[in-house]
Amino acid sequence: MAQSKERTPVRPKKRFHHGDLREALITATRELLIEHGPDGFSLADACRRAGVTTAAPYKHFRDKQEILEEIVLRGFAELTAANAKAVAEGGPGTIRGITAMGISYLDFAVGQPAVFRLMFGHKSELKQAKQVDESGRQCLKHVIDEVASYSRKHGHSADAEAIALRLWTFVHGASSLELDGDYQRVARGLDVRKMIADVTSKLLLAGPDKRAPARGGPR
Amino acid sequence: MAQSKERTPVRPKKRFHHGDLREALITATRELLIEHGPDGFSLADACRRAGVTTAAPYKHFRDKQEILEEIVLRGFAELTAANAKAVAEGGPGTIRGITAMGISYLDFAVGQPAVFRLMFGHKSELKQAKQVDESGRQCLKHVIDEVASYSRKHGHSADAEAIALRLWTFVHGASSLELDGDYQRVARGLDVRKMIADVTSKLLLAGPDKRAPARGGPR
DNA sequence: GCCCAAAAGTTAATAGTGCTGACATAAGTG
DNA sequence: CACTTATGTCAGCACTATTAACTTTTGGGC
Repeated sequence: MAQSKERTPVRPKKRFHHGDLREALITATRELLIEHGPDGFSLADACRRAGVTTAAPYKHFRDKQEILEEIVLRGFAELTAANAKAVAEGGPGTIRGITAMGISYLDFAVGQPAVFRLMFGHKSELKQAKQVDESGRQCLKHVIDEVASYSRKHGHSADAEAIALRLWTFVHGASSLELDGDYQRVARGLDVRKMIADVTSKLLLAGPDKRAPARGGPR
Repeated sequence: MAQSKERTPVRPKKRFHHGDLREALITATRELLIEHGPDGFSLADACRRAGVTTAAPYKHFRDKQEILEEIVLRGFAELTAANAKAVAEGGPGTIRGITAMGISYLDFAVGQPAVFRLMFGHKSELKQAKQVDESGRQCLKHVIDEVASYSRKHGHSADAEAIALRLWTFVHGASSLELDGDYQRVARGLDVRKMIADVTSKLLLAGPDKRAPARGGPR
């Protein structure tokens, strides 16, 4: 949109009309999420950080949840972009590229644990469920496309979607366990990135089920 | 109708010394977690349900967190027991048994989402970290033992712990995504149990790394 | 410029939360 | 019985989310 920031100094001083409170609140909330986790966060804190009273946010958001949803949406966009970049650098349609994408997923989760948890957490109170769903779908689509690309290149007519779902599942599990510190308390020396690389290869190379016992439900 | 003046209904009546408030609070909290998720729960609600004032819990727990930790501990015990039962029924040291264990894990997660999230969620504010750690370790130990048993039986000297970690990771990922409804928004018809069974076989049969591919160091 | 409506803040108030300290009462023991 | 201890209540504090009513900026039309 149009930007209208002409005479703004370095930081908006006491201007009584904070210029862009919406953005300020979002970034403040994000910072607090990083600092105190998804629970230790309070809207009032974000207000203080942005230099406004606790009633101010309600001119920009319906309620607290709506701020979080905005952050979730941006999180999905960011994750999708990071994945795309990783696969582009690692080599599209290659094991390396797909592995890089998985590790990018992990890095995002570890880098922004609170946002990651919000993105995949409690969706019971969503008001923009549709947008969030679409973001998530978009995010997974890249994985599927890459796997399909790889499969096509290597001849075996694997069900790309099924394999992509397995990869996603594994990488998501690894990210969750790593970010929650669960590996550290049961397997201290684990190299998660290597594990992701190994299993990605294995799941891709294994291809479709060689010994699939009577696949019941056709999609 | 012939209940004399002591018309005690289901609950021990107003005895001013609630007999076993500790347990009552734990079960009330658990119910609320199931009903409203890990966030929509409030200690005051649990008090109301147990029929006491909001100050009463502090005679039994240091703070809110301590109740939740108790629930986490019991959750781990329950999960471990369920896994043990599943593997015993499915056949110890067999693919079937190990698969059954994974599905049992999933069932627990789906059956008690809020408890599951607490168990593997934010551990930043733990006061009994040691006990919780030990519970988690115990829980994973069974998986490792089973995999080791399977490996021994089938001759290949695989690193049981590494394989067990992979299985755990995958099953945990599947459980998380299923319980958070993430599969439903990107892969509606997915049969998660079948996927777990397939991948469990694959990861077990593949054995140790035959080749260490593409570890080119993703930095 | 002036006027006015809308946008974007503020103050003040409500209801609900976790938690604490001071008190009250039940239960168990000498 | 008296006395101690466990286990409740009550009143109150600090904090949150949210709303209602008011005030200040802002920007557009005259």
